[in-house]
Amino acid sequence: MALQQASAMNSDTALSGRLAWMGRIDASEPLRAAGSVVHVREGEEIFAEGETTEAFYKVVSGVVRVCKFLSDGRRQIEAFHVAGEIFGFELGNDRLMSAEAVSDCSLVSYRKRGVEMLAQKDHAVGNQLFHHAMWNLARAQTHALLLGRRGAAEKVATFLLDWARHSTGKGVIHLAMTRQDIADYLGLTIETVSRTLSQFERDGLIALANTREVRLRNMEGLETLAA
Amino acid sequence: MALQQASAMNSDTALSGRLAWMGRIDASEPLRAAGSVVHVREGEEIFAEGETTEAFYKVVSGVVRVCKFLSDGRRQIEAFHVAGEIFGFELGNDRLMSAEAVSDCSLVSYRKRGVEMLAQKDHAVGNQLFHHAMWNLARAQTHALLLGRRGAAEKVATFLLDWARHSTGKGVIHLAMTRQDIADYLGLTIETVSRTLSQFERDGLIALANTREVRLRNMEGLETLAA
DNA sequence: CGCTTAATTGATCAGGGTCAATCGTGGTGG
DNA sequence: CCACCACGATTGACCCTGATCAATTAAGCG
Repeated sequence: MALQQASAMNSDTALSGRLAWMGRIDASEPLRAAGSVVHVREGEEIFAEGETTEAFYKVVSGVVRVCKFLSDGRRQIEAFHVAGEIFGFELGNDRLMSAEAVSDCSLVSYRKRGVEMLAQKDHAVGNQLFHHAMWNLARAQTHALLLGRRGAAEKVATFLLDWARHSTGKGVIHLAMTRQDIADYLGLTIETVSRTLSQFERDGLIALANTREVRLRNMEGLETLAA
Repeated sequence: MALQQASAMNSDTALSGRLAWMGRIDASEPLRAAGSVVHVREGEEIFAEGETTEAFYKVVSGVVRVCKFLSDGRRQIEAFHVAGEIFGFELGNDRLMSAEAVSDCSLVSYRKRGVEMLAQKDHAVGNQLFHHAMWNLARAQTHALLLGRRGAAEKVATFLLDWARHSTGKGVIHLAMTRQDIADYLGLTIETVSRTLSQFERDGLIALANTREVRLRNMEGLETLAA
């Protein structure tokens, strides 16, 4: 059953909680006892590499980046997390990654130990965590493909199309993150990201209102680039 | 309990099976009914992207590569799997990756549906799968860091050190895979891999007996490069 | 209204890709 | 048994993408 349920579940059950999503805690929510709401401001650290893993989180609103650093300061952003997603769950005691708020965020924090105990009684909790792990695994694998084998234009086009899915409406993307964040996510420099976006604009693929607002003018063209 | 066990487990419990490792199936093994031994020869396909996910596998002996292809034929190897590791488990119905035998392999194949049912009764099975997912997630994230932010020398040095851990003895690495495999794993070309290895040899970091046999001459030096 | 930080743009450089030739090795068949 | 062949690996010459260095512009914010 564990796996059956996991296969069948969409992303809005059990631990996920439509309720947590809305920022409330309800008595019928299996994790009501374990979760507490936290607010973090833009740029604030949520946890850091090397710390002890005491909690994990679910995004209620805002965007979170999870990343690793190299000794020389280079940074790789592993993923951006948006409303409804779980991040920061690790098996080991020590964190392998750090997390920061890209924008002001509301999170639900779950004490890892508490949830471990809860999971004994409610398998839906374990299932949700399993589902989360498999989902993030698939995402990390796709990300690796992007990083390893694609050129700058392909990377940026893919990023825009991915992010468009998270955005509210028809062809207007609100980027929560800076160019530096995008660069560190795509394994590029800030200059290359900027140049590529400018080129896309010249080519009529997109229009840049603000730095943070991208209008899709030719989605097909982008999809061709993203290949 | 689900999570507690998962945290505490090492990689040689439950579904893993010291027994399966040794190529036998024992009556006390929870998965004895679900698993069957398969042999695949070097270069043979185990499953392909797009197929229906009916089984997953555990490596008994040999090396397996799991990879994705781009439309133009470029390939990204997501991971090499060695004895004791599980691969090919996916939530969705359709496979996102393909798998091939790098060398002659013995595998244990588990019917996905069978294990799903078994997992209802034996939580150790679900725990092991969960552990596997989290382990592979951490690995994929490390891999993404390698691909996104490191130069050729750093990549190759990291690869050699990683692979040295899988190798039997003190400083002699047997590479199961071709240069092309290494290149596709590291997001490089075959030529760059070759040049980098030659350079390492000139620098006294390694010695290349065969194409497939690498002697570590200066592990510290490599570790410095891998940074 | 300056001050600070992010983004864009330009000029140059280098790491790694591409194309091409050669070498080495193992397998096959005469 | 050895010559030949096929394929992988190595090496070289050159090129191109994206990094680096540097200057300018734009945008928040006190």
